Amino acid sequence: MTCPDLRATITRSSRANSQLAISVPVGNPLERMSTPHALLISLIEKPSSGYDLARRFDRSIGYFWHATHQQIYRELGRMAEHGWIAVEQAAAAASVSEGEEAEKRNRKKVYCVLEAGRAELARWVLSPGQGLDQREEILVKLRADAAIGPLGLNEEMARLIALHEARLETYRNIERKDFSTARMDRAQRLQYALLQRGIRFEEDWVAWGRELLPLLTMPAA
Amino acid sequence: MTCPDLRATITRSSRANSQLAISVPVGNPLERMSTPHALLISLIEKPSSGYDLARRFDRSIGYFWHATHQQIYRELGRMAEHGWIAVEQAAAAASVSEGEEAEKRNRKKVYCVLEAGRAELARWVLSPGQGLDQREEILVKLRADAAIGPLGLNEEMARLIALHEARLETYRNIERKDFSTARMDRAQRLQYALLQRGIRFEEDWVAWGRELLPLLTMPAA
DNA sequence: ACAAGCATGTAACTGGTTACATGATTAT
DNA sequence: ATAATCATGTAACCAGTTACATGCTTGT
Repeated sequence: MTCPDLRATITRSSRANSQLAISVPVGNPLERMSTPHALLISLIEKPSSGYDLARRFDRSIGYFWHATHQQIYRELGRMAEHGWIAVEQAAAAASVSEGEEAEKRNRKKVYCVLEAGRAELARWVLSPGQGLDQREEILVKLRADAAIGPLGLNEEMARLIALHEARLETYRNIERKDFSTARMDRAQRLQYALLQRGIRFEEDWVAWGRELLPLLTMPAA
Repeated sequence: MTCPDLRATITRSSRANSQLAISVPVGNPLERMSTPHALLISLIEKPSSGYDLARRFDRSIGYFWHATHQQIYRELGRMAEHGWIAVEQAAAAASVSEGEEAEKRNRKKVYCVLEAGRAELARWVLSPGQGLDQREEILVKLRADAAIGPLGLNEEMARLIALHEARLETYRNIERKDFSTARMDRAQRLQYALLQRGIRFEEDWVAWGRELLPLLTMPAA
């Protein structure tokens, strides 16, 4: 256990409980909101401050589940309320243990996942999720282009292709750096599978976009 | 033009304007909210009531941009306020033109896109959108499984594979029914491209899921 | 007469986004 | 000194979801 010890961790869960008592009524709610759980994972991998978490998040889970720093701070607060995580005010310098000048809140807070948090994560993982949602704006735009004549979507499409190409490059770099080794344990193989999902998706997207592009150029005036 | 004529269409846009006057400040806002535009497309294809629209939506644009009926009613109201669409109270029977009993609001309202609506749609189509967002819950769950040991995700994964297979079947049926013809105009070719995007995505998803499945079964107790 | 489905909505809440604010630390 | 960036938040708003409500029409 790398966590700090946990005196005074079970704080106010009163509000959360009273909410639950009201809002559970109908059967099988099919829960949404994965954001806190995504954060739990990141925090299990490495206990961090909100700021730190936000930065790491962008370059790992953030690739398939984005969250802004405000969302992160809000969720950290809630999770602490639920007793899923514990906070530790990290002293900037390890000294000055009982001086009065330490009174000024030295700001950095390090969050760490508690047993209850792990349990919640494990519970959520096995709960049935939605699948097939997949909101893609460009698809709506293409449909609009089909409905009200050629509007010149080629530029926007080219822009998106470039974005997806860049993303693909990022993924391939991660692959080269982290997954070239022959022997991998289960966790590594799973993470590699996630990466491969991303790679294949982007490859496919780019190929599809390139095929489509000629259809989108406006007839010369 | 299949639309009814449009006396009294430019109604209250005052609230919308005053909001805009406040909320535009910083440069290049990168707009979200495609839902109203998706609805515009559906309404251009066929003027309908809210209820009708909700049903059609589920089986066309809804495949890549979902919206509930409450969302639809709300957006219809807003779009009418903006003068993008016109409402026509459809009389159930075409008779009883000036009887007093027609006073009870015969409920069905048919919405129809106005010029301003088409213009807005065209404007939106060319505005730069986000691209790469792609929130998939199962990917977060897999990452959690990598972090806190084998939790038995195989069942959930199998469920999702089945969902994606069903969706793929749906797409293939549409392909067989609507896109078997040799000669296609531009609109048809575009819509076919959208469908192909869906097909390829689902094919790839299912193949990936099947590959992954063995990694997810828990070691026998 | 009653049920199923048509048709339109209101209210309350949750989650995500944007803008704004503030103070501390580190590098030039 | 001053700028960058670390670090944490508040406030307001917008979009999406869920639950509830109501009245009409059509079929059995």
